[in-house]
Amino acid sequence: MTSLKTLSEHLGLSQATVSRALNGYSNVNDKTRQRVLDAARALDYRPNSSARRLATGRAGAYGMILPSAQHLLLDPLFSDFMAGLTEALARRERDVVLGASFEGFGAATYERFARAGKVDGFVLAQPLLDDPRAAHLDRLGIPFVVHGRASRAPSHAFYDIDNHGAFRQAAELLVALGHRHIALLNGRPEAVFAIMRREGFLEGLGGLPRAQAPITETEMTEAEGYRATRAALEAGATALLCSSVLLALGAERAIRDARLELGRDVSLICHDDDLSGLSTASFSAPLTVTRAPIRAAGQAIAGMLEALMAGAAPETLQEVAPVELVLRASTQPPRRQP
Amino acid sequence: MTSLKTLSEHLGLSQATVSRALNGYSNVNDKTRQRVLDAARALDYRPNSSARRLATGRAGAYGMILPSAQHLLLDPLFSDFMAGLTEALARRERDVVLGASFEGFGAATYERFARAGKVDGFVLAQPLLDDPRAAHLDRLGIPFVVHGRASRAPSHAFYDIDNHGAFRQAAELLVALGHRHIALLNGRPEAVFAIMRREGFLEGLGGLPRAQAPITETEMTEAEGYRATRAALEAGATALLCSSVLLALGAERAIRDARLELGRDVSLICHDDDLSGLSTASFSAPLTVTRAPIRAAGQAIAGMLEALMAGAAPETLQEVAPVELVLRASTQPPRRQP
DNA sequence: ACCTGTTATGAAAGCGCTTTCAGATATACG
DNA sequence: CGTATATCTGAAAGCGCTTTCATAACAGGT
Repeated sequence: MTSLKTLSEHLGLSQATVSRALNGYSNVNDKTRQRVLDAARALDYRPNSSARRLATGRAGAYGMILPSAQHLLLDPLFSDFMAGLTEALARRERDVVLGASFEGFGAATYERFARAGKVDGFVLAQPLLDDPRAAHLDRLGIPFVVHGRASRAPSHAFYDIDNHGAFRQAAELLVALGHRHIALLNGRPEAVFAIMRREGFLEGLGGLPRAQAPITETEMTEAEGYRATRAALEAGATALLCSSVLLALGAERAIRDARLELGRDVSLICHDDDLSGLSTASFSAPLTVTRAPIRAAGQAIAGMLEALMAGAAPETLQEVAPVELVLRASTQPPRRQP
Repeated sequence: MTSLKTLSEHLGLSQATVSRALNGYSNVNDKTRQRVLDAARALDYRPNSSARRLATGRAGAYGMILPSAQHLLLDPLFSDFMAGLTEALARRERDVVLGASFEGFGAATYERFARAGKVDGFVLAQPLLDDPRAAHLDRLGIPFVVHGRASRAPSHAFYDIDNHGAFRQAAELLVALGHRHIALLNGRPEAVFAIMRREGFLEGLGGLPRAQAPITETEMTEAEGYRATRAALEAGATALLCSSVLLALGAERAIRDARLELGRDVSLICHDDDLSGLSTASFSAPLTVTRAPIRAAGQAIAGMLEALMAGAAPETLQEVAPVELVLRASTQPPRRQP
């Protein structure tokens, strides 16, 4: 293992100069720098990151804490989001470290990680309304950015998609097509995204009586999608709005079981995170979707973390990405009742 | 931030004694230790992990590198596996750090991480046959354990499930039921697990002509499952063996499209990793499965990593977990052709 | 020739811990 | 009572870097 000491002795320079040369400080002679760079490559020198962290006081890493409450993890989005984030941070030479919390929601875990200097900040995923973790981190002055948002008028940095607008538009479309009985298959009601979508949905419905707009808010699994759709169809729904592809998959199965045809008999709009394993192309009718690729989130959040570390104010780091409504064959005017 | 220095001054002890007391060394007076422990709690002392790492020369963390080749990530297993691993390591006060590789397969990335002292070892996921990453890590003497295995007779530490046995048994069951035209819907042929399953499948088939045992090896998505099943049914298959629930989902759709009934008309066995979002309960007939919960892998691998660090020989850390064949309604004798 | 300002380098302190080594105190033994 | 032994504690070195401060070298202006 070549250390800075070895390298500097090899070059006949002081450690200070070598360090400066390597870290791109300006006050180093160009020739010297080149010599240093060459030698570093030749000896395959890798600065020890613990030493550097200790000296700089920065971890050069961001944390993400997985809640132990299992149901919060049931998230097919997780791996795609993680991949996007990790890659974006890797480009900036930052690591992401994963932790697991045992004590309930794990606000304490966040504190432990930060205080131990393992990370410089966090990304908070799957926020609840007025999420205690966000409040806690805020109080401690630990930088973080939320994927989604932790309250209605957040003061923290966040990247979210326009869930409200997307579901409002989707509902409006269904209403415009003539549907008068529309079910929403949503995620768990604690999740902020679910709240936003529900509100957008209701707004898009206009004056439609609530009885004709049944809402279920559950885990977003195939099984729940099936169950909710069955109930909705029995109650007379002609259109469905699904918060995830998994729900839509279950919905399609229920539609089939009812001997109905997707699109012709029942309209369906689904939110599509553009996940790698679940394409909305794999339905019997091409699906109308509200679409927002989740990998984009990683990019954006990586940038915000870095900005935060550079001293940017959290309030200035807030992005609500638009959601595209993609019209396809799964949305059609309702059929006359036979 | 209370540091060791602060704490020791506060106690009127030397840093050495405080450090020893905190780290459970024997040669510290019980009373002293208690005093130290109490004070540490009171001042909410958190040892700086960079400093500790620098002093001990150990990172106290393990790495996992996400390949940039996107299709390798398309893995719904990823998040469940990750959750299991992270939790198991967290219990041992170890972190997991995620990296992303850009240069192809990323053997270089592993080296960078290890040499920079960011991690003490790795877990290698989704191994290919004779995986170059494993060879590289071996050559460098960097500890690692493979989730799956990287060759037929590995000398490295690994935790795998008995893919060969599982698919042999499943094929045998179908044959025993009387099926004579059985399709295998497998994962990509580079993956070791797919190879093992294919071989097990063929072995279980006994003398069945290969023409009656069509095999497709693709991404394990719903869409591919649909496509392969359609083709298989047209060719006359009466039974299917699927490497993942996602494939089975597609298979079921194709079966429906063909106006056939799962179980009665077409038998189906599926490998079930017990993923959080996709339950095999959500099929029109309860699915016969080969079952091996993926979360167990995290536990086992965490233990192996620690054993490796403690000096255990990799060859002694190899586990092939049994796979349970769960009989349910989706497997029945073939129907007479109408 | 002298001072000023720039540029390039080195010495050394320090980041917060662990660990070796030695010293102090207490206990046991002959 | 002296010496050997066990038990506990402290001083200090060191892990591998960064960064401050001082110094040296050199250019330019007067």
